[in-house]
Amino acid sequence: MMPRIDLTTLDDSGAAERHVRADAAANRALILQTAERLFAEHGVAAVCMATIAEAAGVGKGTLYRRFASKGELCLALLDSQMSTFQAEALARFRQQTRAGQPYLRQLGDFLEALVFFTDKHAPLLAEVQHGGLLRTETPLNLPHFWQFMTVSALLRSAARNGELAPGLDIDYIGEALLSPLQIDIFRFQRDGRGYTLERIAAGLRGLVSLLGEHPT
Amino acid sequence: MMPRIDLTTLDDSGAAERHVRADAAANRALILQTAERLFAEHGVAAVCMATIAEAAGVGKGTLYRRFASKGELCLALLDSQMSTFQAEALARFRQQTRAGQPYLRQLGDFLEALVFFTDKHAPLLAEVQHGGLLRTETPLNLPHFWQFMTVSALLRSAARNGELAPGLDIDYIGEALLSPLQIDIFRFQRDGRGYTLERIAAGLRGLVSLLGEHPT
DNA sequence: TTGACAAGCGGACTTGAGTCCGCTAATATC
DNA sequence: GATATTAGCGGACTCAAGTCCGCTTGTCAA
Repeated sequence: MMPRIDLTTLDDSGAAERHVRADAAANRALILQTAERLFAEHGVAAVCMATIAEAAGVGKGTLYRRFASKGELCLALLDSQMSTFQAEALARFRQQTRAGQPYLRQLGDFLEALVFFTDKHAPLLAEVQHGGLLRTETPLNLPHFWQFMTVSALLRSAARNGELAPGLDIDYIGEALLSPLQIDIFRFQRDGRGYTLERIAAGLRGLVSLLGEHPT
Repeated sequence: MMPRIDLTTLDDSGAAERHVRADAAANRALILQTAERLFAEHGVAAVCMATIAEAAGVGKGTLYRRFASKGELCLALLDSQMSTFQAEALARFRQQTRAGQPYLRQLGDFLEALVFFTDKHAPLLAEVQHGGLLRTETPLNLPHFWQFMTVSALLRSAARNGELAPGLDIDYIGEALLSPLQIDIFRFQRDGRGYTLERIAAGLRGLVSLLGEHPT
């Protein structure tokens, strides 16, 4: 029911992984380490690509050969955390389904978890998303992609299970529920409006619960 | 009930409008005309500030003195259209309220109109929003500001009128309903997903109508 | 081992946003 | 009408993202 999305596989753009030259792999790891350190020291936004290259002792061209943009570099740094998050979410789904939890409840929980994930990784996510939600060919929208797949799968399960009000555009609703988690909007709500994470999560849960309420 | 938001006044940052030097005003108009022409010819994204300055026959410094960023320039170009849109929306609200239309219906209509407005002015809105939803001090988030004021006023009216399900976080819902109209998300839905404007509008209407449905 | 060649590499270069600061000139006062 | 004051002006400059291209080197096949 829930498609397992292997981020790593998708990231390597599918099939033919030829010979990865040792120096290339070493540079990749070196760059990631260096970037992580610099980001931790000065903040993601304040560190420019040239600085990373210099600190890693490689040329700018090399840096850009490994990572086509700052967004891709940040995505690579997020990769393992995303996989973990995804695995935990899937495990929770299985357990909750076994326990007979409604799918809408699972969706609410997932969105809440996503709120905290988004908050925790906001700076990296900002770079990833500014690189482009559009540009569907780059891996940059992978986070949104799997979030959407998850949400819409849950919605479809809920519909199949008779939990949903009739006549809803499930795909649209999936996108709409995720919209407030787009980083610019999320940050605006968090920093500009001062909403707490709890309030944001509760708001999303509220919307989800409306999906289950049938017309009187 | 509906706060009238005067964009122009807000734009001029309030009170003391000293002497506007004639050359400054002339340059402002000249720049706006020039930008409008270049944008029409080559597209907003493809025209850079230096080109606008050169085409207008002014220095880059002058351009930036009139408009602190490309976003502000684009906002200025949108100004009259936004005022018109706003005035029409208010007129429609008055008429609909007189005709006894529920406020939630008015909200649906407003969001639908906003979908078409967003589509029509997507390129300019993109520049405005990339300039910053955050940075609450700049006028750049004026569009979002008045959209939010309008939506939340309608929601409050609906609540006062007993049209709303109980226990909703009205402010949060206002933001959430507007989120899918943030330009990056809107474009992704329109261009990436291929949703028609009608589908987007219908999706938003669907969400709005859920707000009115009470638990069984 | 060697040699061909694709992959990898580095850094100069381009592009565009936005800043700075010394010169100029519109306005208000005398 | 002269002059001081202060906004306005222009374009050189900075900063960061991302591109280009000629040199280098790891890898495979002979």
